[in-house]
Parts: sequence; structure tokens; C-alpha cells
Amino acid sequence: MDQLLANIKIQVNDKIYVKDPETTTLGRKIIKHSLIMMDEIGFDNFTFKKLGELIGSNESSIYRYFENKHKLLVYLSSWYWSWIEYKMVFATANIVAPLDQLIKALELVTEKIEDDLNTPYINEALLNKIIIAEFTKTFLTKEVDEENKEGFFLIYKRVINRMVEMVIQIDPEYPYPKSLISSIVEGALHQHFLKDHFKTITDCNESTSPTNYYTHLIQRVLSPKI
Amino acid sequence: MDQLLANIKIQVNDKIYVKDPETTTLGRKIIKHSLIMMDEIGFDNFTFKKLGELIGSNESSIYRYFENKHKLLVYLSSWYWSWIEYKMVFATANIVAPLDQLIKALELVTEKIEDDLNTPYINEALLNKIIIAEFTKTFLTKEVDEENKEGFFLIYKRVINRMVEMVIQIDPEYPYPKSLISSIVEGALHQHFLKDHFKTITDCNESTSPTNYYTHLIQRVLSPKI
DNA sequence: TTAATATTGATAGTATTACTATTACATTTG
DNA sequence: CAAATGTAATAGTAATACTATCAATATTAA
Repeated sequence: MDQLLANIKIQVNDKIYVKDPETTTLGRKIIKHSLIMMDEIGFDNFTFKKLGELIGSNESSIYRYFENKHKLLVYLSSWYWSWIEYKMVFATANIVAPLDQLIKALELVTEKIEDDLNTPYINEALLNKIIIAEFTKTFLTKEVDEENKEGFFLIYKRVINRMVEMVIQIDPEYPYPKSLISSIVEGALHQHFLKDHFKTITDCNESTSPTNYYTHLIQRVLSPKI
Repeated sequence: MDQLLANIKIQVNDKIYVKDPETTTLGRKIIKHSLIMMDEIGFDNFTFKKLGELIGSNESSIYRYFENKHKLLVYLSSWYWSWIEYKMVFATANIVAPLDQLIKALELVTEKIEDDLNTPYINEALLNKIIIAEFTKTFLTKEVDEENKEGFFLIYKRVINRMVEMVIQIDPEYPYPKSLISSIVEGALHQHFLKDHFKTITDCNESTSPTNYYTHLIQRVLSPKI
């Protein structure tokens, strides 16, 4: 699986960028350092001018890759969910029992991520931190419906629907499979945030992870058919 | 309860504002019209200049009430959760069984809100829409830890902890009461958003509400002691 | 009632952001 | 080697996010 990833290009909707950043040195530099910078100062304080200074490139050169910083964040998010989807497909392919599949998939979307060394210019650990802190900002905008029509959130929704299928297999009678999964995927990011900033309203900490909480939850919520 | 609310002032941490907007005509105008405007154009496009034009006041006059638009959003959120807390305390006061209490509280935090006519310059239906679309932006910032220390999110956390207490009463053995409630409160807002924008990843719609989903969920997750 | 004080409005000004446009030069590719 | 593509530098615009000052008006306290 690790080696496979080295040869496969993560697919991102080409309407998100002006020019594919994966194809040039500057493009890859933009991605790599935008991760570092967004993690450090946050999306709100991040600007193309600052990024340009950091990588020793002109602001206008960055605009040749991304229309604006919002699109860059959408790109990073798409990349992230595409990478998660890829891992999910492989990690669950050999698992027969749907419940075990779901538990595995759950682990992938709720665990803290470590850097995947197969992607040299993307630090997944950083990207995961950015997703936790910034992902909701990609869709909490007035333009969400247009961008959704353009397919900006397709991969994210596909990841969720893959897990929904597992739920339906496990317990066809369960009435809210979509809401269950969408609230888990979003909720896991939120629990990671709480653990770092609002410790008094979460049980997650060093020893208990969002993965533990949600694994326990689905086992109580779903009634596997025998 | 309705009459009571008319006489009680919703308390908001006074570090959030420069000058209490509830005490003057202009202040109340700022609140009332910021709701209308934020609902219409969204928080990101909202500026004090535009608000000033709308209410026929100078931009600088608005800065006398709020340092910036972020603080205004924090104010509106605090007000919202304070109002929810108030309703929760009254609505659950006469209920004996903790499970019934929790179901009632759950209803309050997950249902779609209608305007409460006791607060003439706050339209709660609008405020609820703004909370759904913008609330996470109040804490997904680099300043969250400082602002948390200042007590900006106290009421929100108190609402959650009230419900956590109910969960502990219902099922003292349940290992994740805080994560359960924090993920429900946040998740309910998210489900409302999905129902309006990403219909393919939620079961919520005209006939099924987030309240239905979460009421069903807690009954499966919690095992009431007998 | 008058004087002091608080509130608001108007104007102006600054630094930063979020871009767009143009030109020139460098590098890669066919 | 010519064309296409990529990159850098400069300049410029409109909007944003404020801050400061001062005059006009409303409120309140002596």
C-alpha cells in the first residue's frame, strides 16, 4: 500500500486551480509551504503576499496557480479527502465483514494522521491539523451552492457515502445512516479541536481518542443482522 | 416562561464588547441589523462600513460598540447560547426523569428556532440561521486560547455541561458523556447546514429533523439504569 | 436652568489586503 | 532553434479594517 501510493496521483477537480500545482517546482513549493504557513499563522492570517515572501517568489506567481486563498484551501481539502479515500479503499478491500470494514474506515477518518513519506511535498500530519482547524471554512460560505455544483466537495461526499454503504450493509434497518456518518466525520475533527482547546467539553485526551469514542458509539447504535 | 423572558436580561461577558449595545438605541440597532445583514450576505462579506450605511450611522460609531466584526459575532453567539440556556433551565425544571430532561434539552439545542417576540430587537430565527452558518468561526481562530481564557465561550460550555450532567444521571457507566454532548450540539448545527446545502450526505429533510436523529441516537447509546 | 458629560456623526487618514495588468526574461519542449 | 511555457518585478486599484479628531447634539447632575 505504501509503495502503491508513491505511484498514484491524488486526483483533484481541475476547476479548483488555475494551473495544476503538482506539475511544477513552484507549484509544489506553494503547496508545501502553504501547509507550513497556514499551520503556523492560521488560514485567516495567511496571505499570498506572505507566502510569496516565504518561498522567495512573487505574489503574482502564486495567483497563476490559485485564484485566491479560499481556492487553495479547497484544493488542500480535496487532496486530503482524496488521500483518505485512497487509503480507505485499500485498507478495507480485504475485509469481508462490513462491521470490521466500518471500524477500519472509522479509524482512518478519526485518527490523528502522521506524515506519509510517499508524498514528498505534502506533510500529511500538518495537513490533518489544517483540516481540523480550517476545513469547515471551505463550505461555510455564501458561494457553497455554486461550488458544490462545480464539484468542489465531491470527494468528501464520496468518502462519506462509502462509509454509509457499510452502515447499510451492517444494519439495513438503521434509519439515519447518512446523518450518522456525516456527523461522525465532522465530529471527529471537532473532537480533535476540543481536545486541544476546550478540554472541559470532551472526553478525548492523550489516552482516549476520538476513534475510541466513535468506535464505541457505532457499536451501540447499530444492530448487526446475524 | 414567555413573560419571564421579557423581564430578564440575557447576560453576555462584558469583555466581548466595548460598550454594551443593549443600553442604547444605536446599540440595539446595530444588533438588529447585523443579524439581518449577516444572514443576507454572510459573515465573510459583512463589514462595519456596510452596516453603517444600512442603519444610517457612521462606521466609527459602530466601532464604539465592538472592536471588530469577530467580536460582534462572538457577542451574538454568546447571546444565543445564553438564551438557549435560559430556555433549557426553565423547560427542564419540572421534569423529574433525567432521560426526559435530556430529550427536552436535546430538542432545544437541535430544533429549528422561531422568533421569540419577547426580544424586540433580536430575531431568534435569523440568529439561529447565523449560528448554523457562522458559529464555528468564532473559535476556529488563532486567538481561541486567549479568548477562551477571557471567558468568551463560557456560556456555550455551560450549556453543554448541563446536558452532560443529565447523561451522567441517566447512565453513570457511559464512558464518553462530554464527547457525546459536544458532538451532538455541534453536529445538530452541521446537520441543519447539510439539509440546506449537501442533501446527499444527510437523512434530515422536511419531514425528518436533526432532533429526530439525535433523540433516536441517545436512546440507543445510553442504557438507563433501572 | 445651566454646566458638565456622554453620545453620535462627519471627515480624514493609514496600513494592509486582495487582487489585476503588463512587461521582460528564463527555461523547457517539439 | 523557435515556440510555448514559466517566473519575476513593478505598478496600480478598490476595498478593508481600522484610528484620530472635532463639532453637534442629547442627557444628566448640581
